[in-house]
Amino acid sequence: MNNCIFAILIRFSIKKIAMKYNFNEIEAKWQKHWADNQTFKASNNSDKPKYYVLDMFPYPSGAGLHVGHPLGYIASDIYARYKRHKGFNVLHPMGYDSFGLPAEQYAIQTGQHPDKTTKENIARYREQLDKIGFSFDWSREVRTSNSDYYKWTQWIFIQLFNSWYNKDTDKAENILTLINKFSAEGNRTVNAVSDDNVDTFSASEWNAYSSEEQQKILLQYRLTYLAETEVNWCPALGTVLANDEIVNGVSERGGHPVVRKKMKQWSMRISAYAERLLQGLNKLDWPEPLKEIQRNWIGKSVGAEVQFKIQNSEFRIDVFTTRPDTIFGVSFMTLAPEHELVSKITTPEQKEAVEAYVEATAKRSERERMADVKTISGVFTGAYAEHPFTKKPVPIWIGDYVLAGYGTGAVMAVPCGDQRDYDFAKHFDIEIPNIFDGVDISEEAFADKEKTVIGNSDFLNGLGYKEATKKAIEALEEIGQGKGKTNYRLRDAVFSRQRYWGEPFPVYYVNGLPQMIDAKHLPIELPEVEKYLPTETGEPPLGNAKEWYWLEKDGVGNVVSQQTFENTSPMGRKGGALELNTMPGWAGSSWYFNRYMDAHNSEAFASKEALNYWQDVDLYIGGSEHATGHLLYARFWQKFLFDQNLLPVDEFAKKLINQGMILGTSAFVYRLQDSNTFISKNLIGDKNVTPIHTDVSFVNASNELDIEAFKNWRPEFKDVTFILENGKVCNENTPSSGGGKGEDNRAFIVGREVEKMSKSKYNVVNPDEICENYGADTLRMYEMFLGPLEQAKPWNTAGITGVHGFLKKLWKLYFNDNGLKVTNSEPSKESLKTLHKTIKKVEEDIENFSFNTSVSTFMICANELTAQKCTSKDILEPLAVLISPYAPHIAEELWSQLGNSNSISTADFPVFDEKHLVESSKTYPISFNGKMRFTLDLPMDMSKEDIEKEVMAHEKTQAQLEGRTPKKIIIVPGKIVNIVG
RNA sequence: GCUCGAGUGGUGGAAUUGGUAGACACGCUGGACUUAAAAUCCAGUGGGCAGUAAUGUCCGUGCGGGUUCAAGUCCCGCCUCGAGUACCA
Repeated sequence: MNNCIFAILIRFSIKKIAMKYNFNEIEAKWQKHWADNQTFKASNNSDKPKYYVLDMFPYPSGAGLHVGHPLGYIASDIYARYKRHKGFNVLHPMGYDSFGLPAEQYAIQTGQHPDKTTKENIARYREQLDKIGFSFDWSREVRTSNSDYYKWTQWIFIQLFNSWYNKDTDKAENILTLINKFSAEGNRTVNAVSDDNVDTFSASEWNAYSSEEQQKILLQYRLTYLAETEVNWCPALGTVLANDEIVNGVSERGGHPVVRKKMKQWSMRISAYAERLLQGLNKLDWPEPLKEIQRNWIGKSVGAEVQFKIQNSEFRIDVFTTRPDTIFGVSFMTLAPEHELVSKITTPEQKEAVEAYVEATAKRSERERMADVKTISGVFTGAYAEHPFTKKPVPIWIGDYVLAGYGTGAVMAVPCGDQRDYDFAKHFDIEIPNIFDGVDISEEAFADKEKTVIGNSDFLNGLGYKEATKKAIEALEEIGQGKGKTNYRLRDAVFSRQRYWGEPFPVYYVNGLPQMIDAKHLPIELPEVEKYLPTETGEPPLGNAKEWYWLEKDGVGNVVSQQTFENTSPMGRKGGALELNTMPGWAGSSWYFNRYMDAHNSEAFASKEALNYWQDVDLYIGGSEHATGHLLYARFWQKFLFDQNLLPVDEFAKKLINQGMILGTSAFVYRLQDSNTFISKNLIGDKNVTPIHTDVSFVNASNELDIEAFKNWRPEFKDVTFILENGKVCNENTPSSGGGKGEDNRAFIVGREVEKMSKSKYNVVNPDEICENYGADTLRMYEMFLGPLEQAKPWNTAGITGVHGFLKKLWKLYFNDNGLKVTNSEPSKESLKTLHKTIKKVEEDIENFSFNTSVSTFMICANELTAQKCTSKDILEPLAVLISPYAPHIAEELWSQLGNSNSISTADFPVFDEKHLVESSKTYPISFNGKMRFTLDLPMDMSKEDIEKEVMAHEKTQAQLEGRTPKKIIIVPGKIVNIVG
């Protein structure tokens, strides 16, 4: 356009622009104002009641924020702002879970330090977050990769190392109390959670042990311990993974294969807390499905441990069973192929077959074993156990349906009562004795506990499941071959990662034994390395560090090179090689919510005062994918720190809400088999095509592809041919022009599919563009308008104009072309009614986290006030407050234009007054046989009798009845009239 | 297989303790303004049948039953989809 005309146009409309809803200007202005004035800074000293609203902090990935991330943040922000209006001192912080694999993978590829890329990513995240207008208290920001933060992660690790779990007091205690017990009484009387095979010793034996021997024993009790364990090793990532980081036998990140491997690793004795983690769920206001996932993960089962003697052998087999009542139904036993007794008890005749089977099983990956559940396989060991009661021989088999990792890795097989045992017995033609009265087991096992009546079982005959179980356990205890036992599926969590970008352990080694560095020397900072890959000898990346030795002398501690360490005189020298592993991703996220309470404390992870004031999270919003990871580990650490009297509460989040995932709507173009030709979607028919993802930004709302943009996207698409919707061919000679309908449709149509939003699927939509085009307030309201918070939904901008239009309409309630049109006039009854029903509904909605319905309520309110031509300040000012949690920028602007100088966030929430909603009349629906036929306005206080008279006298009633006499007339005053007949 | 959750117009979704199904919005259709477009505003919009029309009437919340004066909502039995979990002894 000509510059001159443009200038004239600008001048001409300058006045109008001033009164227009200029969201970009308004939003930038208030975002700056909030930041400059630290409007949302929370104080740790306040007379107001506290309220802590927390979001799951993000991992700052290189892709930036997409529209799915802010969904939960917007909801929590609305709630936080609402609570401020309601007079609470609100803590609403944000930070970054900034250690993690992607930054490191990127570092490996590019050589850039993960710290650098992480900081860049955080800067981008912050910029994007700021544009959405969140009321975060940024003065409390935490980053798990900052040493002033991970200093305290290391500190907590040391506390765990220095603790053991006392089952008598049912809490974690300092390791010193255990040492005292050992030196006074040995370990026989100690009731602790420990490794499985701890040898017993007396006090004098303990006292005679060398320091090293004592250290080794203590490691079997510590809440974090170093042990040779079978771990999930992921060769592609070069690290071990925790159980929750593996999905369907492959790594959660990247989908790489995982194999079992024995390695010396740090582990967390989370199993000590299994029962408390389970019981704690009952008092939490968390989504039931999420609690159910945690319950399954903890996997409590009550039963008994039974010992079976092996004939002609010194060994015995311990099994765990939930059905000790069926013990007389045992006709064989099965060991996991990995069971340590397998090689010891196999008879020479069976040796070959057993070894072949064990080897074959070991070769199969976890994934194959899981995928192939149907096939029954196993081998007889040749050995026999002895039934504890009947003393009959029980053949011992091995089979891969028994898992080494659960229970004792061995089962007493009761084929009549367990389908897997039944199938195994049928397959190998093993006897299936029936020990149930009145049950046919010729086709399948009978596993119904409730209907069980035991028979054919000596002293258990005639008993039900409960009584028989009790009696069986008593009998086993009497003969010393078993006891009642509760088993948990929850395993101790591996805590070492063979990676660079994580918290270093505050640990060095002397003679292979781990030593904690004194807390006063923390943090132990990550060393610089030249390469982020494992060393040539297969050590983790920290093995590349030139200086990675701990040296302590004369009270001064330093990280030095091996050379410096060795050149230092051993006199009074402490230290040694530092731990080469780093901590896993969940270390930093297991306690960050406590750090926010006092984020800059250098004396403690948070002060007692701050912890006692804020206590716990009142509302936590985040995804359900963290059910078995973060949310379980964080509860574990919370309980541990609580046991240490370091925290006032043993659950960190009272209420939790899972926001549903926003899915992407991927776009596909279809390439004809073995060609360089793409065909428009509706022409595919039965042709053989390959769908290829295309970037959603090349596709419009009508699913038409921007062919030029697609061609320029990647070199291999430069010269491709398109067959358009009208069947015509489009290549470089005959370019397309798009558009048209029906036969004349010159567009190229893509296919759509809803998938997870991800960079690799080219379906990511960033919030920036929406903020730019419609404003943050529109984005906030639109994301809420999409549907219920907990529900997953595909992203689709189709309706965004509706929300944006609403905000313009709202603006017009306050402004016309000449400026502010709000007056001090007395509000009309209708307007008061509109306002107060809006207050009521919005308040209820926020309390119920039903944000989508509030948005509709605001739309109705604006529609009604517009129709009423309302200009009264008494209505419009409270309305601005009402909407400010949802659309804070426009609300601040309106508030300030109305003459207020403080921030709207300090305003009180409007108070609902019932009196404005009281109606003198009610529009009654008049139904006949339950079908509404017409409505009738009648006074609210009219009696049933009078209503009946009025309704019966109505001409439409007579028309409906056509002369019949009603059998019955139902009248619910204030609700409905129903005439039956 | 098991455990949860959900099925409502062309679309996203509303609907209090059972009480006017489809609020609100998108889309679509028609109209106003405009040289035109955008923006804005107004009207209509679940389906069928009858009527020029006002209107009337029947059918409608996954399917089949049931309870009730009245069912999207409660009960029983199925179907479909989604999520989680998967040899846990």
